[in-house]
Amino acid sequence: MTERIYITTPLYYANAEPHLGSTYTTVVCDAFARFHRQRGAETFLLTGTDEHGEKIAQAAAAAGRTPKDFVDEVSGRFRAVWDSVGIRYDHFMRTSDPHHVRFVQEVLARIHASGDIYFGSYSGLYCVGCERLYTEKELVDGLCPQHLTKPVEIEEPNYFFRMEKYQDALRAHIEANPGFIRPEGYRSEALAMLREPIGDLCISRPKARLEWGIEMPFDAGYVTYVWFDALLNYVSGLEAHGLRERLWPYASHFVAKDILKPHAIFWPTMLLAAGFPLYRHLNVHGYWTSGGQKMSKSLGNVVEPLALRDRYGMDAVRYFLLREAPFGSDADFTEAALVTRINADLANGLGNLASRTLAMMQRYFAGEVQALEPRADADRELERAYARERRELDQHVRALGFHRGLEAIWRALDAANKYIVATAPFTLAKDPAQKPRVGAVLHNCLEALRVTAQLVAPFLPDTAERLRVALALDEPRFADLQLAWGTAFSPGHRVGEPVALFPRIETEDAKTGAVGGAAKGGGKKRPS
RNA sequence: CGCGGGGUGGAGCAGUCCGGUAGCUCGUCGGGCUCAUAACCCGAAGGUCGUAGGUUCAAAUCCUACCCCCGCAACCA
Repeated sequence: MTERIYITTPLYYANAEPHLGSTYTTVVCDAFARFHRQRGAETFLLTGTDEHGEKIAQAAAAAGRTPKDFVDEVSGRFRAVWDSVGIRYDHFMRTSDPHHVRFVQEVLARIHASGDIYFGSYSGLYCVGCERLYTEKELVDGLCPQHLTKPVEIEEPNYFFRMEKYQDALRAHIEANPGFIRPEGYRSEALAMLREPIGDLCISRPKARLEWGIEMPFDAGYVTYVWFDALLNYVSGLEAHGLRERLWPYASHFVAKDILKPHAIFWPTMLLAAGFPLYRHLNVHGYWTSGGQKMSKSLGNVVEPLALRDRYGMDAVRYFLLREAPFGSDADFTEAALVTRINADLANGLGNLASRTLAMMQRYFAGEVQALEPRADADRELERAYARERRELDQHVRALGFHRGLEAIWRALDAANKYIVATAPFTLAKDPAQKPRVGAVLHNCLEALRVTAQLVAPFLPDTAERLRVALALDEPRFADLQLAWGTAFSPGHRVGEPVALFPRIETEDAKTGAVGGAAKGGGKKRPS
C-alpha cells in the first residue's frame, strides 16, 4: 500500500501581510510535502486564510472596506506570496468559501444535536468605547488599553462547547501516543495544560456585537467563534475534494508555538465530539527572532519575505529557513547569516561543484558523457557516501530534522568536492593515456551532481530544476530516485554548459571578515 | 515554588530523546591544487560542554540541587 500523508499549514489570519514566520511554516510544509511526493506517497498539502472574526471586522472597518472585500485582497496577497516562493499546495482554503460555511454549520448542528453544545451565560469585561470584550491579560492595569477606562463586567448569553467532557480522553490519547504532539517539549506543555480543568469553550458571539462570521445553524442571532470555524477547515478542505475518508486519518498539522493550545486542546476535543478520528501529528515549531530580538512591527525589525526573495532568490531563502533552525526551536534571522549560508553552502559548495564539473566536461569532452570504467576505490567510496547520506537524509526529514537532513546532503556534496581533488582529473588530463580515467571520474562527478539535485529537490525546487536542465536529463528520469549510480547517463549523452547556480554575494562585511571587535584595518588582503 | 526555552573553542550553532574518539559554519594561521563562482583540498591553534554533587567501567548526554539569560500583553508562525 502506498504511504499517505495529509499536510496542513495553519490558515493564516487575514488581517495582515504574510511575514517571515508564516513563510517559514509554509516552506516547511511544502518541503515536507515534496519530500513525500518524491518518494511515492499520496500527498495532499492544504493552506489558506482564516477570514472571520472580530479583528478582521475591525481591520476592515479601519480601512473603510467591507470585511469580504478586505479579506479578498489579503487572501489574494497570501496566495501571491506562496506562489512566488514556490509553494505547491493542492488546495487553497478560505473560511469564507461556501462549502466550508456549510460544513461548519453541519458539524455545529450535529454536535448541538448530540448535546455537547449548550446555552449558557458568559461573563466578561466589556469596554463600552471599544464595544468589545477584553480578557484580563489584555488589560493594562485593569484598564482598557485604548480608552484607559475601567471595563464593566457584563453577562452575555452564549453557546458553549462541552470541551471538558473530553479532557480525560484527550489526555489518555496524548499519553499513549508520544508522537501525537511533537517535538517532545510541546507535548509536555499540552499535558501541563491538561493537568488543570480546561473548562468549556464559549463558541458563539452575538450578532449584535459581531456579524462577520458563520451563523449558528440553530440560532440566527449568533455567529461562530473564529477558532471553531477555522479549525474545521482542515477537514472541510479534504471534503471539498472528496478525500476526507481517504486522507484525514493521515493528517499532519504544522503550526507555530503560539497556537499550540487551539490545536492541542480545542481541536482534538472538537474532533472527538464531532465523531471524526483524531489527526496523526501536530508538529510545532518555534519563532524566528530578528537580530536577536522579537520580531515586531513596533520595533520595525519585521523581515519581509518578498523583499528577501527579490534580493537573494527563493531557493536561498528556503534553504536558509530550513537549514538554520532546528524544527521546534527558536532561531535568529540576520541578513549576515543568510549571506554566509548562501556563500558557504550554496555558492562555494553546491554551485562550485556544478560549475567545475560541467566546465571540465566541456573542456575535455565537449560535454559528452564517457564510460564509467575504469573504476577505482575512490569512485566506490563516493558512491557509498551518497547512499549513506541519503539514508541519513530520509531518517532526519521524517523526524522533522530538516536542518540535519540538509547537513547530510552537504556531507555527500563535500565528499564530491574532495573526490575531485583526490582524483585530480585536471592533472590526469595532461596525459593522453589517462583520458578514459578522466572520463570515468567526470562521469562519477555528474552522478554526484545528479543525485545531489534529486535529493535537494524538495527543499530547493528551482535549483534542482536548473541542475536537471544543465545535466540535460529528462523529467521522468530525473524524478526517479531509485536510478542506480551510473545509469542516469547513457553513452553519448551530452550535458550542458557550466552554470553559476548561486553567484557569491560580496558585502563589505564579508570582505573585511568583520566579526566582533577584531575588524577594522581597512580590509587587509593576505600577502601573497 | 506559574509555564517553557536556553547556557558547548573568538562569533553563531548542532550534538543531549537511544551515555562510549566533542562536530559544523564563519573567523585566524600554515600548506596544497589550479578544473571551478579568489572558489576547492589538507593541516594547525583554540573548548574545565553554566556551577556543584550523584549514577556508571564510561556523562555535553542520565539523576539531584543551584546560578545566569531569554520568551510567555499586542500586531504575529
